[in-house]
Amino acid sequence: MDRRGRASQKRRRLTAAAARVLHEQGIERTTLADIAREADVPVGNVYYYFKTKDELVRAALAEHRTHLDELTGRLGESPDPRDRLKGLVEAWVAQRESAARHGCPTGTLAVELDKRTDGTLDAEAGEVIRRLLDWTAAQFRALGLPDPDGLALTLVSGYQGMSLLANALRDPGVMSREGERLLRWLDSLQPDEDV
Amino acid sequence: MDRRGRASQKRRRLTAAAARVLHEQGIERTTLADIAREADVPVGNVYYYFKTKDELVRAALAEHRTHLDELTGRLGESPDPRDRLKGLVEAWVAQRESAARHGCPTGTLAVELDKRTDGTLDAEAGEVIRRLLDWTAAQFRALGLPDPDGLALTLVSGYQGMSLLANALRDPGVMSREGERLLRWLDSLQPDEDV
Amino acid sequence: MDRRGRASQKRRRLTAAAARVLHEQGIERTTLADIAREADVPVGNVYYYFKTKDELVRAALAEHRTHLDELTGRLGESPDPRDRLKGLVEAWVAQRESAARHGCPTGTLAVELDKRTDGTLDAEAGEVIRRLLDWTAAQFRALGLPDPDGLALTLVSGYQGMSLLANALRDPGVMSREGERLLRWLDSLQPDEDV
Amino acid sequence: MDRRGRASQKRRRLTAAAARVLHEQGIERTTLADIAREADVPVGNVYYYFKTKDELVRAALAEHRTHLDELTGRLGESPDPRDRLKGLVEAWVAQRESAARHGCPTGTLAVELDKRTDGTLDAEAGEVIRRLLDWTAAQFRALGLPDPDGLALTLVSGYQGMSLLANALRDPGVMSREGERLLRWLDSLQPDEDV
DNA sequence: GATGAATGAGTGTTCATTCAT
DNA sequence: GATGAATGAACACTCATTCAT
Repeated sequence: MDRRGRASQKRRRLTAAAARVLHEQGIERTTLADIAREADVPVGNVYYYFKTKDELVRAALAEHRTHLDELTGRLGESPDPRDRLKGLVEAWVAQRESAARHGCPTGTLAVELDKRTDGTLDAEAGEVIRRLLDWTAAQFRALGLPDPDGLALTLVSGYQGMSLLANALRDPGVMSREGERLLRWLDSLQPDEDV
Repeated sequence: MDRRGRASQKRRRLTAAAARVLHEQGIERTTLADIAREADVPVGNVYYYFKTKDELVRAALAEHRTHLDELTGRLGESPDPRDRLKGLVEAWVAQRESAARHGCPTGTLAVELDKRTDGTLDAEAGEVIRRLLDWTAAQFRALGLPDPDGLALTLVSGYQGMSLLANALRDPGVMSREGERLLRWLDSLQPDEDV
Repeated sequence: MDRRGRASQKRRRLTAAAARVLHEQGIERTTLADIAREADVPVGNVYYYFKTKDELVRAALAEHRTHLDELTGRLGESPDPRDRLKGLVEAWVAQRESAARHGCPTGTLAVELDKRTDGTLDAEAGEVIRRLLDWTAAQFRALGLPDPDGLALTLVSGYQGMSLLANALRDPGVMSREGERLLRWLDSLQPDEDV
Repeated sequence: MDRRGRASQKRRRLTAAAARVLHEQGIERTTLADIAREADVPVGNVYYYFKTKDELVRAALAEHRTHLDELTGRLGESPDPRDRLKGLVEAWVAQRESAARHGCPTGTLAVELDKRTDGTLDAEAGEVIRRLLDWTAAQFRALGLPDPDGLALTLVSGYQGMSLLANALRDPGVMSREGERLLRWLDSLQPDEDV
């Protein structure tokens, strides 16, 4: 592999390590050395790829956004929007162990970033969540349901709530139980009907 | 006021300041000096009342638990358990501005504490949440509804989810919209009926 | 000695050490550890007295300003303004060894600070020099000489020039030779005469 | 252009950039990347031409020495040594804006280098200044004036002093005023007369 | 020769915690 | 009990220099 390839590979390794470690340990408790070690990159070299720790956080968020896009991309192959939404919920439940241990990656990053007063970064996690809201609303709209934005809010709020509870109670079962409820709720929705 | 009184007053000031500042800035971004300043107590004196920063976090959590107990105490004056639950939701919505800016105090503390690997403290936020779950489940049980624990999980999960979204999107309207939905949901619940 | 006394003594030790070390090694080549060691103060403790390195530089400049004020104070005891100015020149020459090794403290700090683009600090060395100019001009004025400000500029410029040359050539003799010239020049000045 | 030519062109670009940037920002505040960027040369490539940062400083000093030689060369075309010296002063005054912003290139480099304890480089700025002194003394000698070395010292010291003051006070007017004085002084000098 | 990438020692700064009075 | 002061172990970040191709 040539220099270029190796370089961007390192960048990718760092991004992946950042996404993982920041999710597990949180932003403030993660040192650059942690990420560097995880990516098997010398500390001093990190700064060749990312000028500040914040840029690494940004990269981690972008990584999570990419994961989201990949997921919605796969779900989009299903012809029925309702199946897509149910697939989304099933994907959430499938990650219940991770959720119980570390919460939703984007949600917990959002919580930490919202504690900041500086600025630049503190809205970026919200962006990823909004992207999820938008995709979800589009499915509800395709189903011909009234107030698709409100329904999306309810679904994503349900996800964040169950992730946080599963995490706080350290109980992946929360994800299963609430996931089941959401699936039943999705099945119950009919056009021309209220939520 | 005697020395004892003055001393416990300082303790109370510190506890209140910790609850407030830790909610607003998060644990990791809050220094002991921040809390001491807010409580108008000299930094060096903090350690007379709290041996470590973690003890201050513990005290802040106890403060939030007390707030919760006061709230459920007030709600308990209502004879109808359904009214109590609706009163709970209304209390959440009433704090929508605070939620949009800083999230749910206990929920965000739980997120931060769960990033820890040390131990002692990381389950304590979960305790407060479990206390809320227990009280909520008791009301559902009093209503004669099936699976009161599951219903409690759904209600509290709904609260945590809408708080996190309101915070991440910086939009208190999320609290109003989802709060309305939860009220309607509470009204719709009938014994012998499924969720 | 009580706490207060010891504390301000440390502050004074740090200020004196900063003035000395910054003069000898320059700002950029001096680490906080250098100053701390010289003052016999633990590094971490420095920040109790000075929040940033720049504040230490500021303190060092204030120290040099104080030295200047003490010198002009002593010179002011002489009744004849011309004697005061000659005393100033003699004081400069008396420090020829230091000047040859490290230059004029204020002048060399000014040179370093002027390389900065940040701002706050970069004019403060100029202030000290202006203070010297003002005092010098006052003496020329008291002598009834025309253009006292211009004469002051010439005298102080002569000082800075001979200090820089003595330093660059590592030759204290430059101070003696040019000092002699300045003394003769001061003697030659008569009211109603041009320079 | 062949490889040799391209190579030395890069070397020249680097040297010129070093002279400029080191004058403007000082040695310690200038990174190799700064110089490389200014010269439009990749950072890694710098080391092909200059083994260390110190060698770049050396090259910058040599550049300034060349500038000096070019200036004295041009001035040498004038038949009258006094005119040569007056031309020198006029050249200084012509650069008053640069002097007010960044001081005399050689003088400020000398100040920075004299703060060093390592050695090799710290006398080289003095060499350039001595070269100026030598040329100046030669002109005074050609005029048949007594103590030409002393007169040279006075003239160059005047230059360094007024440059430093102009820089510290950020006032190019200092250069004009003191330049005028030096011109008058040069005009006043007569063989067999004292300074 | 040329160059993007790698490296690690060093620097200013923060902060929880302890100490002396 | 109270408190200003002390302490040292981090941490983010910089940069001259080297390396591999």
